[in-house]
Amino acid sequence: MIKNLLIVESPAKAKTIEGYLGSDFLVKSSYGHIRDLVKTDDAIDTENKFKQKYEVPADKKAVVSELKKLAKEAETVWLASDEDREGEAISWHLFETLGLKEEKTKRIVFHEITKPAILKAIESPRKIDYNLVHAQQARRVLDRLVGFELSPVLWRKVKPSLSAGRVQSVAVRLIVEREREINKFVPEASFKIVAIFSTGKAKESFKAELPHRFATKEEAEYFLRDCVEASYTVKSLEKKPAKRSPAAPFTTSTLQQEASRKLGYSVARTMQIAQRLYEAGHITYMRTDSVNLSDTAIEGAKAEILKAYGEKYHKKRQYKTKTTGAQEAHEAIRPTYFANHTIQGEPSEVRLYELIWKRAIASQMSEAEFEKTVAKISVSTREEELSASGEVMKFDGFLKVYMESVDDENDTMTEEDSDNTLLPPLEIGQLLHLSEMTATQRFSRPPARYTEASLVKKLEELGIGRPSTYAPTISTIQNRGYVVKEDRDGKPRDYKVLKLSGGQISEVVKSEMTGVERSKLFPTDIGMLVNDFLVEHFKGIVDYNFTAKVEREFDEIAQGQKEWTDMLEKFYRPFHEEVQDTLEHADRATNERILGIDPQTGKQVSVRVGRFGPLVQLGTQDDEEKPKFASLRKGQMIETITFEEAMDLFKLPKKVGEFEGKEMVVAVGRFGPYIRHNSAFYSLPKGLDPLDVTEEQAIEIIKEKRQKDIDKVIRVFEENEEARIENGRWGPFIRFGKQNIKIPKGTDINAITYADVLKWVEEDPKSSKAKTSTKKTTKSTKKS
DNA sequence: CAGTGAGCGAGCTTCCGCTTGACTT
Repeated sequence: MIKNLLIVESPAKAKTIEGYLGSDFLVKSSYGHIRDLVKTDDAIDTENKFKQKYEVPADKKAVVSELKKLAKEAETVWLASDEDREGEAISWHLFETLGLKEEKTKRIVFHEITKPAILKAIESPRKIDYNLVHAQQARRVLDRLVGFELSPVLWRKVKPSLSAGRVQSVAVRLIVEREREINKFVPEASFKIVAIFSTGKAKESFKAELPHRFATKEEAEYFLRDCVEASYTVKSLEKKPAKRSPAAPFTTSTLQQEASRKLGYSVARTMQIAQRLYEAGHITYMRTDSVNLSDTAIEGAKAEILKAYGEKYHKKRQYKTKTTGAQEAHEAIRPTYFANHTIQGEPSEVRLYELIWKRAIASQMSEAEFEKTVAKISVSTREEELSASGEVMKFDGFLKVYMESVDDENDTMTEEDSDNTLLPPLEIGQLLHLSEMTATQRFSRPPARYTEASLVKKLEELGIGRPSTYAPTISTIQNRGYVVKEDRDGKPRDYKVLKLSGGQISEVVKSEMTGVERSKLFPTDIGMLVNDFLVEHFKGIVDYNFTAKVEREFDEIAQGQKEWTDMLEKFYRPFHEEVQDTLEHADRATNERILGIDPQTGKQVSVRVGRFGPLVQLGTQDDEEKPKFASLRKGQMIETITFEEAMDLFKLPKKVGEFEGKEMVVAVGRFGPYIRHNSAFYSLPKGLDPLDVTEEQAIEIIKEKRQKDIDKVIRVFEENEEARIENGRWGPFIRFGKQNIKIPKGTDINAITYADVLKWVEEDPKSSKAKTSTKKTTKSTKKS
């Protein structure tokens, strides 16, 4: 017989709390929500006050039956899920599903997992807040209605298996619109003037810049000409102190951003590592929108700062969450024990922990102090003044442990930062000697493409999505094929540099790379197509302010100022009508573009999205002859492909010549361009255009591949030619016919016998499952 | 691994948020 059963959401939390409470308490976890709407279309009765039909999903059955049994035995059940909308709903679902009685059920909340906080919470229990529950139901029902009514419209009008939703569709829209901004961006060139001066003393040289740029090369050149005979004087000197403050401790979103910038982790990876740190007790909960630190944390950080750095490095700070719609059920992400500067674990865990530790510690440290010096330098022959600035750190403060990064909005710039450098001692009126002056052509840059993390940041700013859904949302839009995360090679671009040196002006043309991208999010043709369709027919749903608008209403429901079913009625009636109307009247969406007429055949050339993706088509269905089709290449898009590029696609597959009496054909497949020869495939090296491949090059590629295949074979077994040891990407492995088998760790490669191979083949898990898995794949290919 | 692109139309797909494993690559 248990006296008290206390239920929280997370098992790690349960374990901690159990230690704080006496033996009268049994602490268990619900593992999040225990019920959800049924998956079928009858989940919500829209004609009857949006009555919901819930079920316990299969993977939650065990938890629920255990909790049910324990609840029956307990004298009192304490529902201690989080204090936000979702947490209140979890308590309500537990109450309903476990069949709890009101008189023996108590609802409590706490904001930090400490003994006093929990004891205090137990002293002041309350009842389930039904206003908050209703707000959650409104949220849940709205999301289901939007998702499950919009998605089928896409199946009918675009392609099966697609999806749309309040959060994901806006995420895609952001990426599509950013791509279009980039596409239409025209870089503007200007000339930037940089001068290097010396004071006359050895080694005392520094850099100065003209604050504005010249629009044309001629203007820049005039300026340099005027400077040939000019003298330069320090006109003014200004020194002013500057301060920099530390950033707030991490939330889910800022952790994802910093881990992406500093460690290069994807948002999913960051969350997986953080989860392990949390479960090991190293950090507080990792899904939070709060920057708040508990009193114990603030004390803990203080103690550590005093011990490690001394009193002048400490400054107590309380942070306020500014994010709209933040629910603040948890603390900021911080180390559980500030005394642990690092931990034992995998390298990725250590690195993420140290990042979290530094950020949290820095947030309780003093400002860094600088002295900034700005010198204005007059040019005797011109009105304009050059400006030189230097910065000296007077006190490092929080920078001793942590420096926040900013998103790299860069494109081509490799300029050194003129700040953070020292100026030599200067005096007003001092004459300077010009060593060199350059006018460098620079180009304005288009808006930056989103990374996973910068997209999360943007979504958070718009109040769209929650800490627990950022990573899954990013995955969803990639899995649906709306967005791809890719690297792109840049293109070289020339720029001019004029240089004044030794009284002479010279001009050189240099080259830089532009448009290089690493791990950026690009929309696909399908992503653009679906977005355009949704924007055209469901403007209200994909509006950037839609979530903010309904969130305000959810808040009103939570405050008891609004009836939740009224809110849903007002939303759903017109929405459902739009859905019906679109199903009935909208055309099938293909984003077709007519590119022109092929002068040779007189047939129409068009691009559109087809059953297997984007394609270019020569001719129409009305023509006598069947139209010709070709798939677009990677990196080509319906929106931007030109007539010439489209026509090139029809030139493949193409014969390139003969080798060993068999013909060689170059073509482009799912995995890029290849050569087919004697029914074998040879991939083309990166950067080689399939249209340019010559017979000699093709033969060379085939020979190279054959040699590589020979080189990678370490051993062929005498007993069976099909059994061999080969060198693979991850070291040696056994190839047995078409099957690849791992070599057990620590095996001496030279000592492997054919009997060993047969034994491992037998043990290989794929051997037994081979039949079922091949069945599955053939089935799925038929489907698609 | 590397073709495809008409229509017939069974039966399937799909949302967001709260939590962890149990799986395979």
